Amino acid sequence: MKFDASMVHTTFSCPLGTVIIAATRQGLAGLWFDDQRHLPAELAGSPLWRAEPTHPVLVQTMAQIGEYFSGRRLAFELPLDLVGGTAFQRSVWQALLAIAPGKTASYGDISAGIGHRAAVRAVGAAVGRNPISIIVPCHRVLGASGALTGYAGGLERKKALLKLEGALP
Amino acid sequence: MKFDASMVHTTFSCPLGTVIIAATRQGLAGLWFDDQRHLPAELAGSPLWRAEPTHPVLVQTMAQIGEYFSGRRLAFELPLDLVGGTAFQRSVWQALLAIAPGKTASYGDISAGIGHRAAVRAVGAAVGRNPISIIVPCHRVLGASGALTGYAGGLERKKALLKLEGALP
DNA sequence: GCAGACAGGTCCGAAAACGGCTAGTTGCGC
DNA sequence: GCGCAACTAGCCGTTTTCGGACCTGTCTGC
Repeated sequence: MKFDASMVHTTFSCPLGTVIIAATRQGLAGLWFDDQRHLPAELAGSPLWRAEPTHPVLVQTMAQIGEYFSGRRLAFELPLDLVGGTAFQRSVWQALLAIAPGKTASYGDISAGIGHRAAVRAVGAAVGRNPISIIVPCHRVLGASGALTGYAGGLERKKALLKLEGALP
Repeated sequence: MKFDASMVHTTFSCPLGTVIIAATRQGLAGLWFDDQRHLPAELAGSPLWRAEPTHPVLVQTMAQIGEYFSGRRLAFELPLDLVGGTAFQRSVWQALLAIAPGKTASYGDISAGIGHRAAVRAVGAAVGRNPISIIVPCHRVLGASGALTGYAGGLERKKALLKLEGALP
């Protein structure tokens, strides 16, 4: 995703670190940890600069993330605006939304689900570019063997999220 | 430029080698290193022959060049007489005068500046024919990538001039 | 006259490199 | 035989890199 002037963003803290969220008029467009890979360059340099979070989507997002980490919420109810990326990437992100909390899927499951059975590795790359962490649950994708394999925000965070959701002991 | 009988010239030394300067009644018309490319043929063969430098422009030039190399001067204050060359070349040379000491520009910047956006290569050729080295700062033009690319007086001199002006470490 | 040669830069297509993979094979130790 | 770890070779969309082609005004050499 490319952050641009038509978006509003703000920053807040969660138990796993500092989070940056961005929204368009249509809905939530991005959620990143401030130290993760593939953070849009436009956001990387602006340390803690925050717009006043008046945009209703930003407010709702912060509230629901709070509930999520306190264990009072599993599923999110937010308008999303999955912009940017290629058609392929968007189809992957869309597929991620179908993985229920507490469940997991393998990269192969995803590639089969979108009709590109052999594009397993490309799926891996696309999952890594997911612009809305946590809410588009890229952390619920594991290797075929059950290994954690990778996470743009670091494997520790992936493990923590899965434990929180009960997918890991 | 074509050196002719209406001009006066003389020769002197500077830290980068022997320099030949020429002036018309209107002002300074040329400054070359004695071993550079495109030195006017009329001057090439005359080893160290020097007119008595009584022409005030020649005297001022020698003085200011001295101050320049000793670090006491960045900008020159001299009457210039940019004769010779085509209209295109003169417009390029004029554009060079706008590059401040310590700054640099790319060949593309120049071509865009004179309204011939596509004539980048022609600009390169024109810059190379600059008749008044150092004072018309053709050494402040670099490739788009920052590479030195070329200099009629040799890349070593170009580098030395840029260091002197603080544009290079 | 005409055909190159230049103190560059832009554009576009092809090719290679790069991953948050995986199924298959091999080589161990029991 | 069996289980497990380590290695291999394909897999495929995206990103990066690289190499030509072309552009332009002037000069040089035929």
